[in-house]
Amino acid sequence: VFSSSRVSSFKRHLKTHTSERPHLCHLCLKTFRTVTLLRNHLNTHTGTRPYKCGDCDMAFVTSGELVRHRRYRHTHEKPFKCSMCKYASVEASKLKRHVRSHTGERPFQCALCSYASKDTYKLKRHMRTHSGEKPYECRVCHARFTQSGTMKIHVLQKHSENVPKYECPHCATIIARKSDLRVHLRNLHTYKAAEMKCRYCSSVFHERYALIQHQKTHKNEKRFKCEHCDYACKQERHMTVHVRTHTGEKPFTCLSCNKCFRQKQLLNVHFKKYHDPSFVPAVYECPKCGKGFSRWVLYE
DNA sequence: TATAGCGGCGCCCTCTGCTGGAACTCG
DNA sequence: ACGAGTTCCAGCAGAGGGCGCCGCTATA
Repeated sequence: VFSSSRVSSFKRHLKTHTSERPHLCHLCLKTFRTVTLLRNHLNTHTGTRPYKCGDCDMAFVTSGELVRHRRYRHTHEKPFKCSMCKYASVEASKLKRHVRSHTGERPFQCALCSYASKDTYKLKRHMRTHSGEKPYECRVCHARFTQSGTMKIHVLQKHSENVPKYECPHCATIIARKSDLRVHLRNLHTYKAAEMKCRYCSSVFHERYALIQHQKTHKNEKRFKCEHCDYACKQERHMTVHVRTHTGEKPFTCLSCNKCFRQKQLLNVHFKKYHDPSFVPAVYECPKCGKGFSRWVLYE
């Protein structure tokens, strides 16, 4: 519905309802309703940019572009304010796009999967996951990437001299990526309400990093002590074998002669020596008297 | 009639951050 | 040798900035 106090404006408005476009661009055959529109269009062909910015070298085809540019780059005036947060933008379309992050509206539906995006660019970018297109190539190693940002990180991490590093403020661990530092903090330095017990003593912790550091202090302890004698060792599996010397347990049986052993390794040696025809016993010969020994220990 | 001002659509870009598999380390 | 934990890495989506171009209206 158009209304105007002036007849000329009304007549001009009526023209917008006709498909009449009498002004032809002789370079691309596009037609325009008014001379001004044609001239602006011709400027895009010739590169003529009459509207020059007073604060930088940029110049534009239309005055509107110049105003917008100045708002973005120089005045930072943002007339479009979001009613739900502090966001403000130079353009109405940007506010419209921003509001979707509040409403969750996703008007751009992918034709191939359930994904829908809030703006056209994200949908276009998403479509690369279906097409497999990787438009960004690393100049150094020619690896290809779906997004420019991913390539940028790749170049920074793989081909740059001053690779940025992120140091954990709690334990001084150096991590290559900021997001991985976040994962590190989450996994190792987050307070957990549930108690985490030390594997080797009764200490309890609420932070994984503290627990791990504490457990390392047990590293050189012979923390496995035999209940029946003074024997102590660092590894549980050694204690398991030792305890058999007290219980008499011999769980490994030779299938050829039914002889039993405390350790699997002893059974293997026995089988090789007495039941394996290809077995050749090692002989340690004394270089002085020529006497032979079956084991290095005896030779010594 | 020309121009300023504004709005709208589209395109491309950067920065940011999460995710999951690969590679590696360590007990 | 093995498994669990940790870090590396590419993939991918969210959010926002900046510009190109076109159309419309108001006004000088």
